[in-house]
Amino acid sequence: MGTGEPTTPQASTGRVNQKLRTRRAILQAAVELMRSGHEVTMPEVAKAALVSEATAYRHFPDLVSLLQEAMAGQMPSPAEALASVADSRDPVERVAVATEHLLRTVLTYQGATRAMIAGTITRPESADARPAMRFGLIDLALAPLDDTLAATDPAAVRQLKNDLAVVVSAEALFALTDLAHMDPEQAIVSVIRTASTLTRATLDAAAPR
Amino acid sequence: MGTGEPTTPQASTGRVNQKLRTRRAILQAAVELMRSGHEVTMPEVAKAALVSEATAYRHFPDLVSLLQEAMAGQMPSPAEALASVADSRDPVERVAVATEHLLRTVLTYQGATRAMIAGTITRPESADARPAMRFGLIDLALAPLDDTLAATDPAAVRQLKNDLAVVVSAEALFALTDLAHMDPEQAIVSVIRTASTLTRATLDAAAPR
DNA sequence: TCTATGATGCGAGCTGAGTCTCATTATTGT
DNA sequence: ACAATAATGAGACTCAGCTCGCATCATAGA
Repeated sequence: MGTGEPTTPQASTGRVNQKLRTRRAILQAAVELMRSGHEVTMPEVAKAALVSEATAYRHFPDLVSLLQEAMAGQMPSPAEALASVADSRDPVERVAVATEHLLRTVLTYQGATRAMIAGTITRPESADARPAMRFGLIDLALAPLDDTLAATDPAAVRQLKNDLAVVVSAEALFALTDLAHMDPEQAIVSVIRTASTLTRATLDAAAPR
Repeated sequence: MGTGEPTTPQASTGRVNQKLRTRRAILQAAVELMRSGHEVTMPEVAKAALVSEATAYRHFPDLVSLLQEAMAGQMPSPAEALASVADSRDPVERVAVATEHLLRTVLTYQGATRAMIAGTITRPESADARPAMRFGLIDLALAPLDDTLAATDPAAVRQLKNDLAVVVSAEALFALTDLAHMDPEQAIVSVIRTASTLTRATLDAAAPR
């Protein structure tokens, strides 16, 4: 760089296309491995993408980032996930749908999700590359509260979001399946109940019958 | 073996003392590393215990088992943990104390706890070597319900235990600190609230006012 | 005291996460 | 077409989790 802008209308520096192609190949390989149930490791992804491991690391700082981006690409937006309750203004119903959606996604990409948790739990710093899902869903599910409860008792809504951040999670699902030995379907039902209970409790506290 | 019982009153085979000594040395080294905040790895523990890494693995099948046993040895029993509310029959209060106790312990042994989670999350099979804490505390905290709610609505109590299994956990704490960027004290307060809300909601559902 | 055997130590090896360096390519502007 | 340079590939290296085999040493029991 330095002498002047490139003639091409494209992005600034150098070899953008090649870079993009490689990046996509890696992501796609990761996605395919994830969906096929395989456990996703850098060596495997690199091999599948016909790329050297070093190159994979050049595009993604670590496995977690790769997995995160790969999953993000597969996931519907919170809005799409909550499409079925787009018209509902009942937080309990919306939270239930959001929870089920999150948990089923986790179940589908269980291997990758476990790898992500394992990776981020030992390095809290790198955990920033991850939150999206949970919080996006929770916020949208609780959107109806914005001009109601949130106006009268913002602290209650904040606490509810914290409650749900704990419950609407892969960790919750795995706690029940791995530690309590529940089968996945039971576990999903249970977590949905928990999330509903919390949401309803908050509403009831605000408007006791 | 086979010709007859050994003359000594001690346990059956071979070199029991030496084995015990070594085992203890390893455990103690692990405990000290844990408490000093260091991250606990097999090489480190072995070095500190003046034992070869191979020997450490001879006594403990894997790092997780070692950590689990080391922590278990340091932890007060559920009864001791709930001593301050031994006389209370209020589930909400008892759950709150149990939750705080669990979370503070997790915070104290944060490094080891994170390592345990990372290790068990990728191998659900080996997760059995771990549950004790959470479930023991929850059961004891909810003991007052045994001859009340549990008699009239056992399903409600079962669900509550599932609710709490998700919330009264290291994972819950780390979700708030790592993902929601709360500081540990805030996070503890929040999780206690969540656990209280769930417990109270269950009680209220049983005896609506 | 002597010995059979169990407990250890040592070191090689394998896998995956990551990092680094250096030699090759491939791309792109001229 | 060609040169400048960015992107790759190859391979070495560190670290931790784990497994194995083999040599050694200590201990219990006769």
